[in-house]
Amino acid sequence: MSRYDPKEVEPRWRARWEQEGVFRTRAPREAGGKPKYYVLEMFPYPSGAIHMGHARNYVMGDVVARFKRAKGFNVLHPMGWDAFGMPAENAAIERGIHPKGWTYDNIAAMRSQLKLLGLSIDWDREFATCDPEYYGKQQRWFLDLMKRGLVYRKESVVNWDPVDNTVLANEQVVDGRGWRSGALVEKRKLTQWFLRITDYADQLIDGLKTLERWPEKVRLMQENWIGKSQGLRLRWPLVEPGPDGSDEIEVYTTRPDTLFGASFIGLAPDHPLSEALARENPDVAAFIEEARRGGATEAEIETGEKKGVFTGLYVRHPFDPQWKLPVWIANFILMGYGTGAIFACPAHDPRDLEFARKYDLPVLPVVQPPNIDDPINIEDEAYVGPGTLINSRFLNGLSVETGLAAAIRKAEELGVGAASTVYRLRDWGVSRQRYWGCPIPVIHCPRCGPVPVPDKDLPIVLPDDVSFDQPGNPLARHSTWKQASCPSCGGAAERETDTLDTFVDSSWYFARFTNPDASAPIDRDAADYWLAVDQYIGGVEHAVLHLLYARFITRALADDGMLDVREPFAGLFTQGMVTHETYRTPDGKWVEPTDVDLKVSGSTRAATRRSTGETLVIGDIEKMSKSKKNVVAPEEILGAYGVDAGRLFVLSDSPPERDVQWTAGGVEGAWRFVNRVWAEFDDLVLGDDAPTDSAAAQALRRSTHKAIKAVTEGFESFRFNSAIARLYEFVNTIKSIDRAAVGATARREALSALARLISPLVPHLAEECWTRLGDTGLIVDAPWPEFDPALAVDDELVLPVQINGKRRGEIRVKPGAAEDEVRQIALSDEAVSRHLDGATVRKVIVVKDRIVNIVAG
RNA sequence: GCCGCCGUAGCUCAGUGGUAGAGCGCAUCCUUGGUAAGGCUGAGGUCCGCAGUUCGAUCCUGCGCGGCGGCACCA
Repeated sequence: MSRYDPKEVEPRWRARWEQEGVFRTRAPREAGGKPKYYVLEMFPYPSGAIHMGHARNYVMGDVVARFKRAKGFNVLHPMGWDAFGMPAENAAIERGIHPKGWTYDNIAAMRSQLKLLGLSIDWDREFATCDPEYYGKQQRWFLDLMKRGLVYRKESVVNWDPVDNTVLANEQVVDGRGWRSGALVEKRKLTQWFLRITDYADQLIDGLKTLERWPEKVRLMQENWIGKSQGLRLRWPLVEPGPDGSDEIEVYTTRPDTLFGASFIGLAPDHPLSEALARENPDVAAFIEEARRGGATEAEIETGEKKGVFTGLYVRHPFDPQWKLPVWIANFILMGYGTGAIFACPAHDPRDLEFARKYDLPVLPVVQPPNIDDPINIEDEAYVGPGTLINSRFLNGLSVETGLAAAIRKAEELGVGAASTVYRLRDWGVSRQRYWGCPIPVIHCPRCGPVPVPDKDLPIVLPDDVSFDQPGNPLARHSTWKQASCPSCGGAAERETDTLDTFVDSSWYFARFTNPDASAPIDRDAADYWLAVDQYIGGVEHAVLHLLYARFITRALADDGMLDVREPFAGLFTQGMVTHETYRTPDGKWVEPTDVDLKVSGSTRAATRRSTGETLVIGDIEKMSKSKKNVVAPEEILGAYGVDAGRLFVLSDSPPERDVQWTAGGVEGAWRFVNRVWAEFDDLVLGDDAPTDSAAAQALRRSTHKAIKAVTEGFESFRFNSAIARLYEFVNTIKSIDRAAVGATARREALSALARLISPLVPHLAEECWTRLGDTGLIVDAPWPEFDPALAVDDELVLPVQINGKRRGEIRVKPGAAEDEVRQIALSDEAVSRHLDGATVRKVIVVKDRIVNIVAG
């Protein structure tokens, strides 16, 4: 007997796997006809340390990879680093470390941490997005997309931090101030690079239908994000021309059926006509200025009151030139959606109603709700439901839907408008005024304009000699880097100093993994073989941006002939977070779990602080975060219980898509399981054989094959926790058998199956067990145990017998017993007849192999 | 406000139109030569509530209640 010592066992097997190169990916021709399987977890940002959330993510992927491998697939399971981005520059600013050194040091640290997890990754394919080899290839296809018109420059309004001299993303603006500098953020117009993702909007929606192995929730989120709506663009002639000379206002509406309920026209404060009016009307100028300040963030617009100002202008109704309506500027109208102008129908739109009541504008109902006899009366709630159109001239009597189509047809006949589709999705702004990113490979020539860098000059590599001692983009103030000659005319010119959004980097890495050494950005043969990714695994926080951008880039590259697939991820799984209870001192300071003693008595729990003896307040269960100090570092667990126990625990207590709560007790339970399994294999003596058709042997074989079935199904369907529950049961069965009666053959079958069933979860332990069974070779190369349905069948079943739906007894029958026979046995059962007590049996329902119900009375 | 998910043992969660389950925790006992432990046995349930469908509902349907997430002046 020896205690199981993960500190000795686990490194030994990892060394063996590495030495034999078992996780090296097999090229198609080496695969020997095996079907391919590509497992990928979202690659990490190299922050410097692996946390439990990473660990759970990568362990899930590893279970899938190892399981599929055992099932006979040729598996690709690579790893890399999403290595560009702001934290590296912040480290440079705060600590004077170069982003490059900081990033590669972090990668080295995290790589060795990941390797401790025993993952079946092909490390030969590793790359970081900040490798010039990688981003140089990215520049190549970026220029290809540019040639195809999918890349363009446009002036757009951005959040500008005047202290840091940089553009901020919306989420970096907190209460109208820059998250780092605290300076009031300005709206500034900048010329930026954009990718034409809106060209693919319809495809991206339609493609969602084909993604059957994606969570419904993610598909819905993407559909909402793209936000397709069908409506009408409609031109309203101005009675007097605007100050900019415009003679009409174009609005967008999805409710042309309510056109005869129109009350006024509304313009966004930043609509060109609004701005023109502001130049000559101080009231309008003041209002626009106020709206701009009050609406620095979209969050503020939400809570803000509806406000507006009358412009003095009037328009004519497109369906009735006699009908004049006032033009207002209103703070709730967005320039970025539709045409930046609306027609308001207060009776049937809550926003318009609030505005109309405030400024005493007409409210004319035009939809009569169904099943109501009294004429509709609008008080303080707009009616947005279905109904029949009224007060609407040629639309009267039509339903909302048919009226909608009729109004569009009429507008088109009159030549005043056209059916139009509008998306919430905007083109993807990819410019970042940052150093640590992929340089945009363009040269600005004063004579020729923006000119793509010729292929032979790629990659445009980031200069190393940059300084972070002043705010702004170090590339822009570098003494020599940006000087270039124009590829077109040869004259003096300047390089683009913006770099690409890091979401571009992560939009194609899965394709590069199929051959990371290819001279082209993507090796077409390798990509055709491996893509799409069969199983992609990552956090739901990427449900929209990353996953949508990757889908778009895949399609764009496919249209460029670089790829065959149009959807990169055939299967997607979004896993939950790792959480932990929080602890605070009475005066509210967070305390780390390692400094907490928990005492349980009955149903109450008390926490004390180990270092001081203070009584602590047990707080909520929250995502592990440094700020709440409820973090458990993977190394702590690995040191105490080994990798396998940790792997087992993060998958055992909760369905993988949900959060899992990290508890000391839970890990100890997993550790105990490891030991219970090991005890069965350690000093394994199988003893004398007994006939495999003995009752005891049959019973064990039945358990074995039921376990094979249940665990296999658990892994196939991502129910790792329930697979683990079945394994716990199976181990309990194995430990409770009478070894002499069962005999060596059946027991060996059970243990051999057990070792292989646990191998995706606890691979080190499984290898060690495999050795004790005396099997040759590694368990990672062993085939998955085969399920034999004949052996899983019970030889006798216990059927409950209900009388009027209440369980009153049970009978024993052979599986598949005939209905008549079962009825006889049930009716003659002593407990049943006692409960029937002479009542008339009206009906007997026999559900084969499940239950008998007697209706009596 | 709109959309989605969830509600089962003290905790974390499986599960099924037909006998309510697992792990942890808790209690009792055994072992003290697997001991930074191991084992036996056990208690514990309004399957969130109400109504409906059904021979039978934790499961299906509807209406509530509670929690979580996403989107949100998107015309």
